[in-house]
Amino acid sequence: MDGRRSPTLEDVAARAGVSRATASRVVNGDPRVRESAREAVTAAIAELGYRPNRAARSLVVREPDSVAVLVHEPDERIFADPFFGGLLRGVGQRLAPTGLQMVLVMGDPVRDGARMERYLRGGHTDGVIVVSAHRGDGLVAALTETRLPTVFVGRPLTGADTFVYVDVDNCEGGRLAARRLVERGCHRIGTVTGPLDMAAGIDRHQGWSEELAAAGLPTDLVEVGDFTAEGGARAVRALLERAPDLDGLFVASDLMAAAAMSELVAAGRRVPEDVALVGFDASAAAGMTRPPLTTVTNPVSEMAVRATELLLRLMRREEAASEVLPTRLVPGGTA
Amino acid sequence: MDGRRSPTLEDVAARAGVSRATASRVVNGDPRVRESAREAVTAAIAELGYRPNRAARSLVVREPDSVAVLVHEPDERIFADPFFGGLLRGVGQRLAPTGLQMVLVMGDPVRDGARMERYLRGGHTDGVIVVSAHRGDGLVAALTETRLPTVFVGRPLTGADTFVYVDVDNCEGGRLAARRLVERGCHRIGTVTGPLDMAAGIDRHQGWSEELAAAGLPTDLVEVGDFTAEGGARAVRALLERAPDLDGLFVASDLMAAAAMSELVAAGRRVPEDVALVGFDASAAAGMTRPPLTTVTNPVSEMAVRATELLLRLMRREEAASEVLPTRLVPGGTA
DNA sequence: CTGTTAGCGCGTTCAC
DNA sequence: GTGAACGCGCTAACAG
Repeated sequence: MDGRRSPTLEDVAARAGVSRATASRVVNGDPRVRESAREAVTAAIAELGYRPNRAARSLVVREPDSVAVLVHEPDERIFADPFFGGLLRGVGQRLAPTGLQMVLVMGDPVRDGARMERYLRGGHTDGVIVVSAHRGDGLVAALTETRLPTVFVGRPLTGADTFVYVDVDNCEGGRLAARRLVERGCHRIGTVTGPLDMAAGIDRHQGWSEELAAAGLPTDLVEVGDFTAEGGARAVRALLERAPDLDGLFVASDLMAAAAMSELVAAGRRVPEDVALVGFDASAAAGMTRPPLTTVTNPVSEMAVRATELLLRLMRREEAASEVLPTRLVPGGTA
Repeated sequence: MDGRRSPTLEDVAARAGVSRATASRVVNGDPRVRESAREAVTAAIAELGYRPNRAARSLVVREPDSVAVLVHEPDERIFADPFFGGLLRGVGQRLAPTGLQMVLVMGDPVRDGARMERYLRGGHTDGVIVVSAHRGDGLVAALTETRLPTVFVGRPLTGADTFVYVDVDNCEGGRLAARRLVERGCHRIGTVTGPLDMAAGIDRHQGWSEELAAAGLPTDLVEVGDFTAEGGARAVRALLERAPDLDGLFVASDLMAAAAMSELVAAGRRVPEDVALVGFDASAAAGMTRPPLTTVTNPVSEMAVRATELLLRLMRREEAASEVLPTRLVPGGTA
């Protein structure tokens, strides 16, 4: 015991005058140990400042101990969106009672792809939850090779049939938004989409498109956004330029929708009198505008909980099927 | 090698017809190994799907491998705030080149305190970054006992002299906000504070208070908020009831300030004509209101980067001193 | 109840 | 260049 080295169970046992096995029992709460011995060991632990070595332990007990949450972060501003907060909350909540650790692996797939892949292949983790994967993401292929239990939050564009995922019914959400605008009597309806290399972007647009087509309305007023406020504002400006008579607008996220609303007002349009507006996410941002946004629910935390549940099943080698959660319209003051 | 069990280095060696030592050298990129042997081992690794066992490895090499980010989550809605996103981004960014893992430990200190403490004492981690600790937090004491390298983001109320921390100059921020309102000619100035069991809440209020006192104005118009939109709205209602002649308001976070603005408008006040408003954080929420909020910067990601830097120093047993980052006023349309 | 013993998977001398 | 042997800290049988 040379002072530098952090104390081991052996040191504790020696100090308490018992064997290493007994000390181990005390540490692990095994009841079959005499009270006096327990006290001696407890005291020794305190005096020595002993901390069990997790590596040594897991080497022998061989239990899964961590789940990686893989977040692709192509845009610095993505964190302005409360999406990730809700997601992490959901995962953390479901993981808490299991004792599994949540390891956050973030990075730009291009810049940090190598590091992230190395991590995944390194066997540091027992399961993976992938968030907001984009099309053509090399990491997805790497993930397949590792054969690690994996669940996606948000339908992956490549391999939706081979991977398990949890998603909200984005298509239906787009339809609900469009229907609201149609029923309100709008006939020049535009949309600001999310990125079109993500299912959330594609599906919300598709639902909107289907519903308008069904109502016999044109579906050409489309601008691509990127789920950031700046992107939303830019898209709205483009839309107004293309169609000054715009009277209805579906924006694929509340963050963009709030920015869009500011932009509309700045352009002299009243919301909802001149332009009716529907967002997506039912996030805090929806309540912060005046009037509050009409929006579509996106149960992020719930998705995260479900995804984690499915992952735990996969880790136990049980069956797990993808899930699509329902969504609904939340009436606000903008449509 | 019974198929169930995941393959070990031993298996790889056997399959490649070499000793375990040689296999190990290949895995770790040791140059002194014949090309033919290297190829055989590489092939065996691929065929067997071998993944090194991290526990066994770290048992031998004894290098730090993870940093815990401890987030107290007393309120479910706390994640609506982009604060945590920015924070995690900063930590992740600084940690990326080091290869250290970021382990997210979240929970309500009351409900999950035992689990969180067990985790910290469990020696699973090599350093800790504590976020938004509240006063009387039992975890802080537990942390002291573990003697784990620890850095706080946000000055801890207990033990600011014993712990290393990084914070923004909240006091100065409060002063800047108050000064803006005073210079604008407001004379009935109120504030909605953050929680008063956190330094951010206390210090921003104190700065506001000092500046008003210096200007000879009363400092009694104070309502305590909780950094949530609902809390902000509630506080403003209370303030308006107490002082219908309110003409200036400092709200200690943009999220609350945006809600406050809605509430002011709903109460028939024009912002800034009737009531001038200053927020805090310079977050995305500030740009979403109309007009955009005048606010005070809160360099969250930068704080996180600095905190991680200091933690890395502590982990190398180097000196590290607390840092307080400057802040400044961002003019908007509300004050 | 307690101590003894045998590995867990891997990196690392130290011989060859 | 390569292999045999040791030990990292701990838990789990098995004796006592």
